[in-house]
Amino acid sequence: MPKLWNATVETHRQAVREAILDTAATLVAEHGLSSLNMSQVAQSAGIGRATLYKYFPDVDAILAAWHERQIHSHLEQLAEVRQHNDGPARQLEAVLETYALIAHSHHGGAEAAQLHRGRHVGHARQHLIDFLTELIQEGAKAAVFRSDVAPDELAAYCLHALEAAAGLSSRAAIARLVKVTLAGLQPPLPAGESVERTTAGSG
Amino acid sequence: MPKLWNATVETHRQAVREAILDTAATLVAEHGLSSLNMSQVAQSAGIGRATLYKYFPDVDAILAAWHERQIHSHLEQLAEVRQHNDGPARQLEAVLETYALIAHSHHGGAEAAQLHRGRHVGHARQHLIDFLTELIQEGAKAAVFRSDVAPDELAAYCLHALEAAAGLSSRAAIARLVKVTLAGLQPPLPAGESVERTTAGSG
DNA sequence: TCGGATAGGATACATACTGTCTTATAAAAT
DNA sequence: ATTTTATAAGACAGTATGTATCCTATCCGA
Repeated sequence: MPKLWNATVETHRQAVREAILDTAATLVAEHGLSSLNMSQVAQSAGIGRATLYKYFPDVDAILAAWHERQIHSHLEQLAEVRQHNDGPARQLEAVLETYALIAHSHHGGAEAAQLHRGRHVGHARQHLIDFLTELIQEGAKAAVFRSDVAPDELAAYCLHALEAAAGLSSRAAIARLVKVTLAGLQPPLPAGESVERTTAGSG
Repeated sequence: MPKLWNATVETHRQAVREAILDTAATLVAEHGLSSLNMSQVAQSAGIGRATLYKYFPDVDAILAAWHERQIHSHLEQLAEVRQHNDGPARQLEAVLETYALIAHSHHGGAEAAQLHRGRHVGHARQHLIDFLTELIQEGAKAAVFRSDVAPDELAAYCLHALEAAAGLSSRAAIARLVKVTLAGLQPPLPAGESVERTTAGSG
């Protein structure tokens, strides 16, 4: 797939690299994660096996690079979504919903992402956590989120909870998941103001 | 490791099977998931490679069986914990805390569990979901949990959220995670009764 | 336009894991 | 005692790995 000699050497190498990642992702989506091998990637990418070894030392490295690229792309999406909303509450809601949709749509590719968390302890995933942590901290300062739990713990909670989106089928179900997850971030009632509402009984 | 001819053939085969699973789990914990292979398992278990193939067709099957055994064991723990508590609210809290502790302690072996979710779509995991679903449904009927979201969706949410426990370090952090997760299950305030409490500000 | 540097393809090689099969031995079941 | 069953050990072909060599094609600077 990568045209020979795109222009300069550098851009060419980059193009080949990208093509390799795309190919690997496709193969994983088609034949599963465990059956991915260097020979197959090389053949599908239309390059020699030896050449492939000049780009990546092994399958793990390919998957790691692919995962890194994915996370980076998602981070950009999330950052943009954040910009388009005002206030920590709305921002977080929009960001979480977007993340849930991503988790849902990539539930095929998530297979690899899962793996990665196990292998490399996701140094890439940390960026996501950091991004959410900062957002939640803002909200905690503004008292729209709870402050009795550290922001980074809440961020990890969100990320994990929203991965349940991979197993959901409808868009509405994802919205509900986001709502429930957000409920976990609400400041707790200050003990004494317990839940006793006879005004509107629900189901 | 499995003593030759424990007594009857059946018990012997069972003992060997268990030994294989134990060996595999140990190897995964030591050398990682991807490097696990039939030859290694056979050698470490002290049985012939051909013999191993008479118990399991491939590495995946071993991991699947191991995972199944794990889940089964966890379910027993959770069921027992539930019995020792009264009322949906306390029961769920105890169950979730136990699950979080399990997720935390098995965060090494979780590597394999993760994999499995990808491979077999965890038919074993469904048992866990079912168990939680039923418990949550009880609570929803009693109006201690929200009923605007289906119990099975809430169950999936809980399971995913609590897996964040694997990345936590302290027992206290796990308790906080459980608290936050449970907060997501609370019945929503019936719109209008929004959060405005000047009584006790939380710094 | 020529030549060094770099990218690539093809191939060979030793190693390792796979899945199946065969042979021979020892214990269990009847 | 005889048959069934479980096992170890080894052979086998097929395949993936990681490395190395050889040769060609393109780019870039002189």
